[in-house]
Amino acid sequence: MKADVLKGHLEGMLLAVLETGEQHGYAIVEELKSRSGGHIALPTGTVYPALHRLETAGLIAGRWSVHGGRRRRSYELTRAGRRSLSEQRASWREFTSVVSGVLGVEPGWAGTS
Amino acid sequence: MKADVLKGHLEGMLLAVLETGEQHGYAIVEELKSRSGGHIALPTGTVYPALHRLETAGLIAGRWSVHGGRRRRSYELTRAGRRSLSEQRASWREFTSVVSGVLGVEPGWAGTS
DNA sequence: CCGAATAAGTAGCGACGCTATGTATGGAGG
DNA sequence: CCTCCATACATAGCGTCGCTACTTATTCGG
Repeated sequence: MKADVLKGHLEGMLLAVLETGEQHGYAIVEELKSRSGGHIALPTGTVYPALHRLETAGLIAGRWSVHGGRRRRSYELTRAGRRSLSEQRASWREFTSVVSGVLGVEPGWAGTS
Repeated sequence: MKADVLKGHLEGMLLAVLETGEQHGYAIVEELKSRSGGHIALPTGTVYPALHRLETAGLIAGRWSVHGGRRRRSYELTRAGRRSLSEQRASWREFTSVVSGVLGVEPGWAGTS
């Protein structure tokens, strides 16, 4: 998948991954990989700063822990994060519907993939 | 619609608008507005540079003309542009399908909007 | 005559995903 | 034992590109 098509949609996906429960950054990367069938393989240099932004914005809350001698920072959704996620889902639907209309394309979920 | 969600998807839409026939920049802006039900109202400072990029990339070909005393630059798709458009449609389908999967969202055309 | 619509353009900003690199630990294999 | 890979987090700096703001012209309606 081309680089910057993700622009503006990454944070929503991070929130979506965290919706199912607390996870740490490295695990989120793996989870994204598997949920996307390998299509979304993000470098850690993309994900960690994004998580910091989300935390600063108050959409996720992080805490340090140690597992097998390695430190982890685990994040969970805040109430604001949950709200933001549902807003982003709505605007994703609008966005895809509008752009698909202009492109003259039938939805990707339909049959393709 | 939020600003940079368009990132990486604008040029495909411009190509799609030009697919139906030669048009000049200003008209493309109006056409995009109407095709998107007013959701995509681009400032000219976005569109003209984008058209220049597309022309430099050889995806569209422009020529000057004069209508009612005003100069216009009209663009039409090149063969490469047509090819690129169909590629971008394919990758749009893939992109929406993958991201929707991760977000856990049903298609926007379905019921919403 | 003046302002809106038509028509095209550029300069500069900011957001953000990327590459590249650095740090550190644990476990597996030779 | 030592090296390499997986795990785990982080930051610096780049490049792209849509945006704001502004400029230049012409035509037309009031």
